[in-house]
Amino acid sequence: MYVTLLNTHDETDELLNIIETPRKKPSLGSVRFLPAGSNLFHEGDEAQFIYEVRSGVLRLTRVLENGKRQVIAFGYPGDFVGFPNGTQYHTDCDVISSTELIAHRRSALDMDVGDEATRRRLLNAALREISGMQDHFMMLARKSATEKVASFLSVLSERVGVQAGAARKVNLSMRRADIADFLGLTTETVSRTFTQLRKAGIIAIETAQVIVILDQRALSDAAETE
Amino acid sequence: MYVTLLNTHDETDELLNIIETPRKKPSLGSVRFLPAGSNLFHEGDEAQFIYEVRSGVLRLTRVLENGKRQVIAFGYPGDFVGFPNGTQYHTDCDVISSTELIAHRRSALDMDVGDEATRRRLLNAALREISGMQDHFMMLARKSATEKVASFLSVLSERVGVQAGAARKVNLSMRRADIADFLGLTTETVSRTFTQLRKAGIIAIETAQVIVILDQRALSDAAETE
DNA sequence: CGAAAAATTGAGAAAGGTCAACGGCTGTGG
DNA sequence: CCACAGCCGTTGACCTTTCTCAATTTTTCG
Repeated sequence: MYVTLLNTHDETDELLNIIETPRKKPSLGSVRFLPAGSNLFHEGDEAQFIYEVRSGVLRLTRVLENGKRQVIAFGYPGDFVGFPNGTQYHTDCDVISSTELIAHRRSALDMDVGDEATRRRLLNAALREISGMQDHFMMLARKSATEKVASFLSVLSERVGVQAGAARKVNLSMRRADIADFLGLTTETVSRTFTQLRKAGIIAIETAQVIVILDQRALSDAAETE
Repeated sequence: MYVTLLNTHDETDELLNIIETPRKKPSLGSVRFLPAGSNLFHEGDEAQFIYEVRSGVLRLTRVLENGKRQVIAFGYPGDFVGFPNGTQYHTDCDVISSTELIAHRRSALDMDVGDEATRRRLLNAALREISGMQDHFMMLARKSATEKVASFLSVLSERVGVQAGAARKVNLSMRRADIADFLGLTTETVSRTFTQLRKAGIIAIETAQVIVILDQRALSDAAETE
């Protein structure tokens, strides 16, 4: 399994969640709703909150001086976004599809104020993020275009795909350009690779955003060195 | 400034260090010495310690099923290595040049035991690592071979270079293959790029490991989009 | 000193990028 | 309700960069 998009929440989280909720002050930050296309924060903004995604999709990006853009990660339900560097955010964060978020105060992470369970959850999410980013390194540096796209679809299928008979349906939400900037490719190459996987009978393209994975096995084979 | 090799320690660290040392139990983990070529830990090992590099150079690597290797980071003095995912390390860590380390118990990070200052230092190091890895993404995905190598030398020059008249001397310690696996290139391309920078009069190659940076300005120009 | 490993260099091949054209879907305004 | 503008995605032709394979030189180390 490759391409950690962000932190896949694990059982520990669930457990802590259950334990946490019935306790005194839940100290769960406030809930927020944001529409597609809106911005959650910009690089350099004072990092007041760390957000936990409940629904929708977020996109974390950084921009190089020369204008080239890198999508650092996508934030899906269960992910945390907005870990600060010092007191500032170090990416932009935009809403790809309308989202429900829980805003945790940054201080919940680096102070002993607030409840211990939340602090642990945030810390573990940060550590998982480090691990996930390392997987992403392998992808960016050592995989071919086909392997990258297949890995991407494979992970997305597992995380947000819904079963549709023998196949699995995935709503990508984001555009080709976002996928390209995430995988370190061009939109043209992403598009060509989708076509190639379609012609191989591995996927079907229902709409540009909705991909049907016909042969999961073949897809994950293509994700590894082929 | 690009290519964070790992966490560049900032003033806050220094401050905390000073504050911390004279306090009751310093709770500084034990000091360890390891020779070049030795192994500190393997991927999957139980993560008992987080190490703080005092001297020498470490190399963090992961291996893909197909045998391809990715160097995740190099650990130079001031860096922290060994942040766990759950209870395990998620990379191999080898000693490139003999090193002095401080071993902090993992519990110093995720428990409230131990002193607060150490916990904060470790947490901040973890957050800086996330930020630094994001820079590395840009490098792997969006830079040409020349830009990668120039960025790499530029950062190394700042962090571990020593002034030598108008020039700056950098001891790389690691081999071309390590640099290649860090930058997502082949050893041949790294070698060719060194030659190209040498012929341009930007660097001199004293030995394969010792690089003299003759024109820092030209080097950092080459590191950005040229 | 000699063997083995590492680094360099060259020639050819392949992958992906660039530039350009085209098709299709969407939303808006007449 | 239709027409059209504009964005997005797809496809093609060509080009650049980097990889691959191979040969050679240099360094390291026993």
